Order: sequence, then structure tokens, then C-alpha cells
Amino acid sequence: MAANSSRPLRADAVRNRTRILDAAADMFAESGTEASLEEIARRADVGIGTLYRHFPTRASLIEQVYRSRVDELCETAEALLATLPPLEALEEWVLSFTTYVGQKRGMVAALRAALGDEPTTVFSDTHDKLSDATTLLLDAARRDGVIRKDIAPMDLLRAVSGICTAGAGTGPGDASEKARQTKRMLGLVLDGLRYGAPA
Amino acid sequence: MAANSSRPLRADAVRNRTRILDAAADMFAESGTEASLEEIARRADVGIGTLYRHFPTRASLIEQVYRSRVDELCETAEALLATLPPLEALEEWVLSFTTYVGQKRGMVAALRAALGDEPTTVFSDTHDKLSDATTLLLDAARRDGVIRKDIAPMDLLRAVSGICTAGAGTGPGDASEKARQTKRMLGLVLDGLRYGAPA
DNA sequence: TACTATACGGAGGCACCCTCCGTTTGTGCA
DNA sequence: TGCACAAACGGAGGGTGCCTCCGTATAGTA
Repeated sequence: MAANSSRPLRADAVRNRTRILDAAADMFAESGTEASLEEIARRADVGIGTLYRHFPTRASLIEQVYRSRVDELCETAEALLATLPPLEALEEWVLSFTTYVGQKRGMVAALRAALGDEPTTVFSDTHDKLSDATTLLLDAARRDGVIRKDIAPMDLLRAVSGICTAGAGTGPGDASEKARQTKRMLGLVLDGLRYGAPA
Repeated sequence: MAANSSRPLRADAVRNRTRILDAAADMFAESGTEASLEEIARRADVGIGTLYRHFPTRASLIEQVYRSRVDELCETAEALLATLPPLEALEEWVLSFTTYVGQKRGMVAALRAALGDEPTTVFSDTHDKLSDATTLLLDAARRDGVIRKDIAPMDLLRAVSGICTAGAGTGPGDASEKARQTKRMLGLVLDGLRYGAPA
């Protein structure tokens, strides 16, 4: 990593860091966390040396991509809440959460493998952030009286995550049918949220 | 991957195949399924070309190592039964099964990843073999009246496998304390088998 | 404008992957 | 036993990726 010390990063360094992170996010989504670091540097239009200065190990790069992916997702929650009615915001957000789940598995697996027994706060940090974002959305919908009151934020996320994961990697099968099935099951959960709403 | 056709393999080919498999098993156990194929060839004292002729892909090598690991384990069951009283044989076998579980995870994960959606019989084949071996041991012990009769073979294996897996990769902690804990929990399961034995 | 800490970039050395093809050897037959 | 040839061997070679090192460029500052 770098730069938790005194001076802030130089402007060009900040720019390059972001570009590397963006390129890496694309590559990881396309070809998994084993993607070539040189290709990532090429896409980001920086030298390989620059990539290594910012992220000395593959794990550190994956970790940062993962963290910013979660941050993005959580910021989306606030943005949606500002522009849509709470229920629609919640539904939209769950939709973005599903694409996140697809990428998450590989990154988390790679991180666990690479970090080994080294202590890290990645998992607890991201867990907390996601929990906060969900709470925000659920609370707003509750205040509107459009959903029931007895749902714990992490229960919703775990359910959605489970649905996305279920039957995702196992065996062959019609991919588009699977996608439709996932959609139906998500709908079910979202409807479940409304069951017994007070208003 | 080869030689299901007419002629049997030539003697030197058989020898080399076995040596590669042995070396690969060692390397996979030591450094995981990402181990260098060239290093495996070197250890087996064969050229890299020979390795690739026998196993055109890393996945095919992993698959064969995995299969022969399971075969070995199942043969052990018969051998133990021939030399020890049924209950001791069962206990010994469960012990060997635990070291198998440690290696299994990586291989299965790598296989799933590498095989993708290709149909394969590895998993069902090995499942059946393990189930048969366990049945053999359990039946013998039952006939002796030293264990209860209502245990399904795969339930036993799943329990043992679960115990070995639990807390194996997550976070730091005293490794030897973990090993002792695993041993205690295994003892618990084995004692459970004897509870309510008819004799 | 000039100075310097900071950051950049890519060449270079090493390892690995996989293929291709000239060489060696086991095996069946006379 | 000796011969012929299919079968198997081995490793050089071309490509790619990893990571380090260091000469060069530039943002920030006075």
C-alpha cells in the first residue's frame, strides 16, 4: 500500500491509482483475479512499475478493488434514496447488489488464499458498510410504512446473496433460464418484505 | 488421458505415469494445485514433454491424482479390516480419512474451476467409492455388535469431514491447539458410534 | 524560475507454460 | 537372437507473466 503517512499523494499519483483500480476491476470481472497484472497496467496506460509501486502484491490490489466496489455500492444506496421512493430505491439497490455478489466470490476466495493467516480488517469493514447501507434503505422504507418492520438488514443480504449463489457454478444448464429463475426468486424475497406492512 | 484404446501402455510409459502421479501428489500436498508442472516433471525425473503427453492439462493431472488418492484410501479400508478388529480398523481408517480431507479441498476447488461446465464423473465416482469403503467398515463393526446400527455411511464421512474443515482456514490461532481440538471432536464422533450398540 | 522529493516507466532476469520434432526404446515377429 | 517400427521420450524454443531496479520526468514549493 502506501501513503497513510504525512504528505498527500501527488496529483499524477492519485490519477494513476484510480486508473489502475478501474482497469483492475474490469479485468477481474472479465477474467477473474488471476488476470495478468501487466495487462492491467497496459489498460490503465501506466508502466508496470507504477502498478507495483501502488500495489506491491496482487492481494493488495484485489483488496482495494474489493473495498472500492463495496464503497461504490454503498454510495449507490444514498443516491437512490435521494431520487426514488424508498421501496423502489430498495429494489433497485438489491438489483445492483446481485451483480456485486457475482464478482465478490472470486475476490474473497483469492483474498483468503493470499492473505493466509495475516490479520486484516477487510471483511469486517465491508460487512459493516454493507450492513449500514441496507439499514439506511430499510429504515426509509419502514418509515414510509411500505415494508414490515421485523427484517434484519443482514438477513436480507444473506438471502439475496444465497439466491444469487444457488446453482451458480454447479453443472451445465441453460444460463438464461437460470437468470430468469434468479429474478423470480428475488421478486419473491422483495414481496416477502412487503408482507404484513403496517400501512 | 490416454490409452483406453486397443494396446496397453508400454512398460516405460506405465512407469513414468506412476512417477509423475506420485511427484504431483507430493507437490500438490506441499504447495497446492498451482505447483509448477515443470518442477513436478523434474521431481519425477521425466521430461516436461512426457508429462504433457500423459496429462494434457493441469486439470487432468489433478483429476488423476485425486482419483488415485481416493483409491488408495479405499484400499486401506480393506487392508485394515484384514489385520485389525473391526472397531479399530474403523478408527484407524477415519484417521487416514482426515488427512485426505485436508488435501481434498484444494483439489476439488481447482477441478471445479478448471472443468467449468464440462461434464465429468469424477465426483460421483469418488463419492461412490468412499461410500462403499465406509459401508464395508461399518458393516463389519455392526456384525461384531460393537457399534449401533442406524448410522448411514455418508453421514459419518460428512461429520468427520465437517470437523476437519471447521476452523481450518479462518484466522490465526494456535495450530497445535486446533489439532488437539479436532482430535477430541473426532473421538466424540467415534464414541457416538458406539452409543447404544446392541451387544 | 529553480530545486528536489516524489512518482513514472520499462528493460532485464527469471520462471512457467505448452508445442514440436528429432531421438531412443520397448515389443512383436521371423 | 536380431530386426523393424510404432510408441514413447526429452528438451529446446517461443511466448507470457512476475517482479525489481534505476535512470528519467514532473508536481509542488519557495
